Amino acid sequence: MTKQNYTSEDSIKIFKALADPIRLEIIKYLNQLNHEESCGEIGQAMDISKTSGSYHFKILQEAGLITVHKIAREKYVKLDRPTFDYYLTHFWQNL
Amino acid sequence: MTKQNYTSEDSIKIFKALADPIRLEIIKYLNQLNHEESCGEIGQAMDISKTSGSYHFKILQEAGLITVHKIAREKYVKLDRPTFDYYLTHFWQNL
DNA sequence: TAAATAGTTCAAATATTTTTGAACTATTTA
DNA sequence: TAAATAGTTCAAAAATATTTGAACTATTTA
Repeated sequence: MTKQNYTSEDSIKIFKALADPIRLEIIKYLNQLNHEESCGEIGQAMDISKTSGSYHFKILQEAGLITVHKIAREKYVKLDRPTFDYYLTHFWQNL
Repeated sequence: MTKQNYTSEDSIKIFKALADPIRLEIIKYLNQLNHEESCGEIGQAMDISKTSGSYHFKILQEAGLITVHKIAREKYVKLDRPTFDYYLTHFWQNL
């Protein structure tokens, strides 16, 4: 279930998460995908180090923009579409 | 006329502009206003220095989130609602 | 014309974000 | 069990963003 009633702090966390070229690339990449993909695969597609990937995925997750699903030693990641949908339709209410 | 076809760089500029507590306060303040107000008045309402105001208004304007209208020595500012409307309805296309 | 007001610009100081590489944990494969 | 793989954590370095105050321009008011 998607979170309702965001605070301004939540909003800022979301905007900060979106306000970086690597993270926006990740978002765009995940958007045109319709399955889960591992952090490693995505990191390779973005051509970033695994440390950098780890950092950026954490920020995206903490903003609620992706969901993460660990299987054994791999972490699979996909867009949290309900967050985007909710946020885009309740933008002014949530600021 | 509102800009169509944003690049990823434009998007990042917009997200960065929104990703700051003072600027988000300004946006919220302007949103519940329906007339133009001067930078000075807004700055006072936000309790920030005029230098800081000048800096933040510039970032908001360069992101296309506000429009500015100079009368004599004062600058009047209001939300650029078409930008918000367009962006919120074309979010995925514009990333 | 002098003083006051609205806002800008600049450079320095401060704060925050991002990158980097090495060392680490947990899991899988040989 | 040893080696390899996926990802995390940490602290230092580098890059960016924000704040500050002083000096500035342009306009208005006394």
